Amino acid sequence: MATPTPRPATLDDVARLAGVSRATASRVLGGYGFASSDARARVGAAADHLGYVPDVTARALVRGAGVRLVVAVVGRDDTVFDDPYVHRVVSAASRVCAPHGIGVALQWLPFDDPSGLVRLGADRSVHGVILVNTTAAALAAVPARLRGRVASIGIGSATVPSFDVDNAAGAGAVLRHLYATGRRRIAMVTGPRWLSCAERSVTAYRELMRASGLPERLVTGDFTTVRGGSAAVETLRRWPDVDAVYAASDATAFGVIAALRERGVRVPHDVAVAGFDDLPYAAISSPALTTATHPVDRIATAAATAVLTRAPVAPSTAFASTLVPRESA
Amino acid sequence: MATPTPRPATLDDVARLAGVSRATASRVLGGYGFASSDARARVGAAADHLGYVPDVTARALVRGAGVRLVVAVVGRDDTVFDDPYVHRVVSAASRVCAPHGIGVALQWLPFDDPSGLVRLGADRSVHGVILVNTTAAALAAVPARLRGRVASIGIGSATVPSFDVDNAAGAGAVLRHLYATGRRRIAMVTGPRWLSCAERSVTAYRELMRASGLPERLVTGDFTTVRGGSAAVETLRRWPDVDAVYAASDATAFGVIAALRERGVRVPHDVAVAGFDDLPYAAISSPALTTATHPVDRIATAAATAVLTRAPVAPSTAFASTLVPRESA
DNA sequence: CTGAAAGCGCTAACAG
DNA sequence: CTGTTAGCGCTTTCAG
Repeated sequence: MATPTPRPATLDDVARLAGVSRATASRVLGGYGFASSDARARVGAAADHLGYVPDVTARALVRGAGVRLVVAVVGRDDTVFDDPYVHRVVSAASRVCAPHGIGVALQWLPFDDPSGLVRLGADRSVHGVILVNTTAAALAAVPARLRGRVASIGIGSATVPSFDVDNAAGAGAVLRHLYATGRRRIAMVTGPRWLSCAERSVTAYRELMRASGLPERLVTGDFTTVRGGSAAVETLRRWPDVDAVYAASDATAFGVIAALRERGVRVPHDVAVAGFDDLPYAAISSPALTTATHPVDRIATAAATAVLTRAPVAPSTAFASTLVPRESA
Repeated sequence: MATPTPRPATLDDVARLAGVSRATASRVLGGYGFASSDARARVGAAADHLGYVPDVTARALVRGAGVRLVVAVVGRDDTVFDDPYVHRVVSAASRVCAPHGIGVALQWLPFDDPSGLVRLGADRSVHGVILVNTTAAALAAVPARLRGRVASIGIGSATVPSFDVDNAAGAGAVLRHLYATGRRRIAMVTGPRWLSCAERSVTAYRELMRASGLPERLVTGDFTTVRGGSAAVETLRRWPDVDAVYAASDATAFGVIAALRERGVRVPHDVAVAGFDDLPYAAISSPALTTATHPVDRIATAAATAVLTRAPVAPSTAFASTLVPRESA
């Protein structure tokens, strides 16, 4: 029980009450080094009694550790703040950070100017950084000071470990499903072409088309619903006989479906549509969207944990994506 | 330009380079107090040259200010972490906090145990708190230490200023639209009944029904899509002649529509469905959802700003909600 | 107008 | 195993 102290208890208060020195109290509370079980018990009791909460601020100051985990999202504009995918990353990161008393900051890293990273390196309040939708340029701009405190959700580099969904396998699973259900004129609406990790699904598409002797039908998208709509129109114009559209994101797929329907094209009867991400809405949309899972929460949790603990991690960790067949394809 | 220093510049470095004392440098950089324009210029130049970034951690320590803005969401379980509404709050808060070097932490406050708030009060790393979906019980549990550093998105109290959408007006607009388009057997799927701010739309519903001489048809929901589905089934069973359903949230409305359609009920032909929130998906769903706007970003921005600046604010600030008529009603 | 000095709360050598 | 001693980087009286 926290006694309603006028001022939160400090380590000094705890030490005094326990009858030990501040250093000893620090040791037992911090969990390192030696302490007699007697001291341990007394300090624990005192802390409990006082409702002691360590001051992360002071701890960070002396350790030079920083107190914010920055989620830096590379993008063309600040719409990254509205991206549900980014939200899930922030949410997962927040959950991991909370017990450490560390806050999360969402930051947009302009696509063509990764200098923001340098500033993050010079900011002592930054505990670590999670890069989202990284480009090779951004990776190259990671300052040395940040080494070992950065993780990437997407592509990685020699110094930045990567945590990512197995895009290629997920795309492959969806495309094979399309093929297995008889589709032979399959178009793909891609993600932004500057995004390396998005390219992997394009490569998967290309390889499957080539292996099956089918023609490539690529339209560049940007993961948004709006672009999905216009991309569908473009697809219809360029290849009127199209019988399936594979969208690189669920949001895109929703746009594709809406545009198709507006033009009297039936989904999936005339054209099958599949996405990628398995957003919550995919299950309840009409028709329910066939897609592949994207374990963002697990990925983000792993990335945040890596940054927070600074434990050595593999240069690249892949998370499986599995097909979720529903009505749209 | 930031010279690639091995270690970020400190205030000491700046002062030394500018040829003044640390205190003076602190004053000009902090913007308070007096300083000769000469000193001002020299310190500014030195800071620029060194790429100096003040250490929020140290500043917070000496000022006892805290470095995290906690978004505390009251709820039955930790699914609050997946709520898109909460995400928008976090996102907006993050945007406001970033320039101050303050991080955001998302925290679930168990519905029946608001003691987490007490802990927040004892935690020096907490700069302030934004309460989301507050209950009177949670409001009452706000510790004195937090006074002036808390804002509520939802209902407020004598010590906690409230920032909220004008629920009643929004609900009224939707319901009047339903009435104006000829609906007379209007059911409502509510939010959780323990949530005071959700009750306001119920009150609006009741009043409009009474004023129009229509019967009340209330089903308790919980804002989720899943519950929307089961609530629709329940509605159909209890009042087979229903011709409109007003859902207290868009998510609920999506569930209602899906369940209705599964049972062969046409929307809006047989039953009109309207929601509340204007989620991005509402515009592209099929049928596009009639709803009322909910300026969450503006609300959250205002709340975060109030907590951050600690400037005096009105005890209650209402944000207008407007009808967005689309296809579903 | 400016500098010297005293901490904020905590950790980390370093001697006991 | 434990206490003493220095700071981490910054703000803020208090005297010049």
